Formats: sequence, structure tokens, C-alpha cells
Amino acid sequence: MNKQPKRYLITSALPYANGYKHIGHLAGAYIPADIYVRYLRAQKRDVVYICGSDEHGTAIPIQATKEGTTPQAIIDKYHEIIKQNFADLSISFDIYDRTSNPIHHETTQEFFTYLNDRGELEVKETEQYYDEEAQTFLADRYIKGTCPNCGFESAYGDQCERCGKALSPDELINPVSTLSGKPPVKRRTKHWYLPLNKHEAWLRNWILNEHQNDWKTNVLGQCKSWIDGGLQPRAVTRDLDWGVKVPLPDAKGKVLYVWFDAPIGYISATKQWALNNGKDWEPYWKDKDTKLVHFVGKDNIVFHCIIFPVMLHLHGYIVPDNIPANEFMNLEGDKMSTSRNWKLDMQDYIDDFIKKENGGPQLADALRYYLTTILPETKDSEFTWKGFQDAVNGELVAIFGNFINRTFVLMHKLTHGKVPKFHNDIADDKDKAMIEEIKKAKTTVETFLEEYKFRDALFAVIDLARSGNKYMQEKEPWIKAKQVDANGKVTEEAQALIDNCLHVCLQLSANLAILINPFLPNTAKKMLHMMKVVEKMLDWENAGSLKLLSVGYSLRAPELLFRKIEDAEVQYQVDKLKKGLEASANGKQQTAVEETASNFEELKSEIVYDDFAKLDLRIGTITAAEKVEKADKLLKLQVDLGFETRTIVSGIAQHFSPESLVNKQVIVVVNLAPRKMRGIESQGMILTAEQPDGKLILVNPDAATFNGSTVR
RNA sequence: GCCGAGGUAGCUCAGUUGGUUAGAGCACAGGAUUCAUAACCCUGAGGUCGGCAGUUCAAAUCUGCUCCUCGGUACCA
Repeated sequence: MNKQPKRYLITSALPYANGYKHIGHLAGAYIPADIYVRYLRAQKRDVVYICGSDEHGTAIPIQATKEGTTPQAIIDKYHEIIKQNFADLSISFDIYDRTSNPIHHETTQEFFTYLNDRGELEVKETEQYYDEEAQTFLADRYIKGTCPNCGFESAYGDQCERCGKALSPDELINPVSTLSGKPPVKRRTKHWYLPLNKHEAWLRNWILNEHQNDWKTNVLGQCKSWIDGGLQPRAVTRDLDWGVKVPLPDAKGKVLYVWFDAPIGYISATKQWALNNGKDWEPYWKDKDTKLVHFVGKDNIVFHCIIFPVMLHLHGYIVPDNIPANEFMNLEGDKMSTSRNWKLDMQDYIDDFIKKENGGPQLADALRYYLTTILPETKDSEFTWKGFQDAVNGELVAIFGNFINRTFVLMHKLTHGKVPKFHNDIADDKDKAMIEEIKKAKTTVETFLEEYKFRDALFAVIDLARSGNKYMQEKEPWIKAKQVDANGKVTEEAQALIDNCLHVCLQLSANLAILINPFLPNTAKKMLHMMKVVEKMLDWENAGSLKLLSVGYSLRAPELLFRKIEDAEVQYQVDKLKKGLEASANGKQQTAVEETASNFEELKSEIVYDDFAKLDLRIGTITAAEKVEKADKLLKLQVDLGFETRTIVSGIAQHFSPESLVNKQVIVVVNLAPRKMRGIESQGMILTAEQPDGKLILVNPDAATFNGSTVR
């Protein structure tokens, strides 16, 4: 987009309202968007910043069950918490809506109907698991069974919580409905699909051609990967009762899939915002002169770059101009993880810093500052408490805060608390260079911001403050003040030099307020107060000006902009993090104890002897073993069973080297139906036992015996 | 295995279309200073740019191969 757009529509990923959100989320989608939006507002551009809670999907009822309450109670609780967290961190949405809003249901249904009426959706019948007792189809999460990957007995239909493997319900061994506790049956059901494959050409051109130069490489790379991998039709409906109902008479008990309705939440929230403010929402989604930008984390790239744009395109809406997705933020050397409790929730930071007596909005800015300096813009980055302390103490306090403070202190000591005159006739090269730099800083910062380079932009602001310190150091007004006449009064020449230095430093301070405002709005506000000027001064067009503070105007006494972060605080947080990890490990064990009465896997239901007798187990000796080409986990084994030698493919490559298996005796299930894997037919299965660390060991006979001997 | 993103100073990262002694911040060492939240300012040390080979007068930058990290995806009877 070359010329300046008429208006901007900015979105941050809708947080899923099933729990607390951590600073990884904050850094991924909210801080950058907020900086961008505040900058655009200061530029007087027409901009709307949209966000809200994503309140559908199966994880909401699941969380409700966990907390022993209703889905509605869950979304009400977390919607309020997350909304307040963002407010406490000065994220300035124009609206923070929620997908339970009736407007959203209407908007989503209209969207579906529009696509369906035009034949843009396909209908397919498939077999899905159904719970006859509860009379309902089962969402992936409502089915538990044995993980085919690691053997964990309580794996969910969408993912195994032990090994993290993404699953589909069909892969589970011995699936059980978590509603009735009984095995589900397969039943035919009808679903609507969005045929992404039909839009490959359009996507390829739009992304890889039109945006090959202005989208981030990580985003382009992922999109290309998806498109090249072959796009598949994606189901847009589910058999579930929590969500937006499918608006068709023959779709009872079906809702729209959460990924379909969630991004439409941007549109419905825009409608709600328009209603609240007497505006028209349509130009924001339909006029080509609107610049739509989605801020998301990398886990969301496919939705915002592939699926949602196809939906928008089919509906005749505008498509995003950019999706400057961030990578992930790690914490103290490890991935942030909710299940392992290795994370820093927004709520925890707010409680431990902002809400404390020595806290306040400056501490919100302190976090915003550090997060911005380490935004994972091009690769995963890392939050450390030491890094936080260093950034705040060494840059915010020592460079930025210190410059403002010494400027104000000197002004009160040397120029009677008033903005001194600038004596043009004695301006020297250093003054001129400093003034030039102030003017240049505006362009530098705004260029970075327009390119979504928030780290660089903030660095440029701090760098200007750094120059201010250097300038003041070179001018040393406190030395000039020692040039006094017979009466002990500072000489006229010296005073003129002092005036010029402080005049420049004060105008620079005002400029710093403007430039820091998108990043640290609370700091900018505090500076306005000290300078006794109105908020209008923060308009971006004022940046670069040397006439922001009028000569002779008296300013307030300085207040410290930031406080230091003490070693003890850093230590406390690090300890807390580690304790949380232990607590989570203990907690897990406890839950496991409650659920299964032991640390051991859940016992399977009772069988009769005949069930067991169906198994034909034999002793065999592995005579050869090799890795299967193009498979990480598979070994191809030759097993001598005495009466014959069989080929068995086993997913144990990560536990055994091929050489170590040769000549080992194992127990083999010999009457298991053959199954092809990676083109090789496996004629049985060998038995292994899992150790506490997840490693597998072979199950062998107590003493060597003859191959083919039966096991029972 | 396949696809994608990275591997540059102790740490966190920049390095545009190949071009002189590869940069910044932090940390470290030395110096100067006291207006300032022991802050600021100056100087310095520190890298065979993951490895190997090639193209070129010239490679961190281009090509091929290879190793490591992260993400996605396949395989798990």
C-alpha cells in the first residue's frame, strides 16, 4: 500500500477466555499493536483498535468441568480478568468485546449463510464418535483413550497430555466418552466445509506475489509451506452445543467451529464499537482504502493469512494488508507453558509490581519497555528477570529518566524554574547538532513504526535521550555556573550558555515525551504534568519542534519517572517461578492420585479369559534391525519365531539403536492383523515396558528359550 | 523424512542490492566528572560472522553439501 490509507483497522488476536494470559501473549499480539495504534492516533489518523474475548470452542466447557462450574461462568470470569489485565497494562483497545455478544452470533450466522447460499461451502457426511447415553456427538476433547504414540491411557481426542502429540479421535485406542464413561459408537453426521483448495491460486497470488516484499519472512515462509503442502477443505461446523448455532433447519445440535467464528469476532466487535460511538462500521471492512492489520503470534499465522482471508475474500470484504506475526517468547531459558506452570501471567506481574505501594502505572510502563526491547520480531526471544532489571535500571532509569531529572533539577537551580531563552547569536556547533538530531529522530522513529520494527523504534527514542545526556555533559552548565562576578552573580556570558543548554534540553524533553508516548503512555502523561502542558502537545506533528515549551514558562518540580528494580525483587520472582514449577509437578501428581488412585495408569475394564485367549503371544529373537527411511520413529525388525521369520515395524527408534536389538529375545503379538507403515507391512507387534522417564525397555523372557514358544 | 525460520563479540541482537580495519546495547577493564535514582560522559579490550567446498578482483552477504536449535507436518499396532 503506497499512498496513505483513509483509515486503519487494527486487531489483536482474541484471547481465549479459558484462563489467565501470560506475557508471551502480551508481547506477541498486544504490545506491538498498542504501540502502532497509539502512534497512528498521535498522527491523527482514523484508526480503530479491535479486540475481545474468544468464548467458544470445546476448551471452555472443559475448563468449566475442571472448575466445577458452567461454561457461562467461565467466560464471564476470564473475560473480566483479561479485560482488566489489559487495562492495567495500558493496552488501549477502542473496544474489548466478546464473542458471546448477540451481535456476534448474528454476524457469524449471516457470514455462514452468505457463503452457503452462494455455494461456497461443501457438505460432507462422515462418521464421528457418538455417545448413545448422552445422546450427543463427542467433541475431540470429550473422548479419552490410549495414546497411540506413548501409550498414555488418558489421552484426549485432540491431544495427548503426556507426550504432547496432536491426535484425532480415530487414532485413540479403546476410546471412551468422558460424559458417560462408555465407549462411543460411530454415527454418520453431516458437516459443512470451506474448500480452501479451490482458492489456492488466489492465495498464491495474493500472498506470494503481492506481498512478497512487505510481509515478514517468517510469515511468508509459513504461508508458502501451507500452500505448497496442499490445502484441504476445512470443516466449519461441529456437533456441539456451545457456540454459534448453525443457522439451518437441518443442522440441529450443530455449532460453527470456533476458528470460523473467532475471527469474525473482529467484525462484530467493530459493529458494536460503531453502535457505541455513532459510527458506520462498513467502510472499515468494505472500503479498499482501509488498511487492515492483524497482530498475532506465530501460532495464529495460518488462520489470519490463509483461512480468514479466504472467508473475507468470498464475502467481498477487504483482506488484511499485513499480519506482522511475532515468534514466541521464552522465559528464563525455557518455553512458557501453562501446564508446567512455567510462565509469567499478566495478573501476577500486575499484583507483584503495579498494585504494590511502590508500583503504579510506571511499573506498567517498565514491563512494556522491557517487552518491547525483546519482542520476538524475527526469532524466538527470551524474558529473564535479570534482563528486566538491567533494562529498567540501565536504560529507563539511567538514560531516559536520568536525563529528564537532571534537566529539571538544573533548570530549577540555574534558570529559576523557568524555560530560559535561547540566544541564537551564541549557538555553537554542539547546539546545532543536537537540534538537528531532535528533528531527525522524528523521521527515524516513524519510519521504524510504519515498518512494524518496534524494537528499533524504541531504541531510537532511548538513543535520543542518550544523546541528550552526552550533549549536557559536554555543555556542563553546572561548571558554567561557577563563573561569577564580584557580587557572586553568574556572569552574563556564562548565563547565556547555561540558558542555551537548558533550553535545548527542555525542548528535547518535550520531544522525548512525544516520541515515547506510543510505547510508554503513562510516562508521557507524567512528563506532560511536569511540563504543565496539555495532552495535545503529544500530537505526532509536534515532534521535531523546538518550540514546544514557551520561554519564561515556569515548570513543576521534577518527579522521578521510574524506580529501580531491586535485586531482591528479581530473586523473589526467580524463586517464585521455580517453586511454581515444583508445585505444578506436585499438583500433577496429586491430580493423578485423585483420578486414578495411584501414580499408575488407569486400569482397563475387566475382561474374561476368552478375551485374553484371543491373543497369540510368542517368543521371538530379533535377527536384524534397521531404521526405516524417512521416518523418525520407526525400526524395521526381522524376528525369528522358530516356525517363520517375520518383518515387524515398530515405533521405537527413539529408544533403541538398531544394533542393540539384534539377538534380543522379545515377546511378539503374532496374530495382530498386518498393517502397512511407510510402505512396509508389519506382521505383528513387539512388547515393551515404559519406564518413569518415558523410555521404553524390551520385555524378555526370564531365561533364553526357544523361538516360537507361547506366552500366557 | 519433508517444509519453514534461525545459527554474527561473554549475553541480547543489527548488518540494505556482495566492496575498504564486521556494528550497537548490556556486561567487563581503565579514565574523567558530580547537575542527576553510585546515575551520566570518554577510552579500551573482546568475533577466522556454525563447518567444508565453490563462484568472484572481492563473500557474514551468492551457490552446493554438512552440523546444531526452534516451529509445522508425516511415521507410532
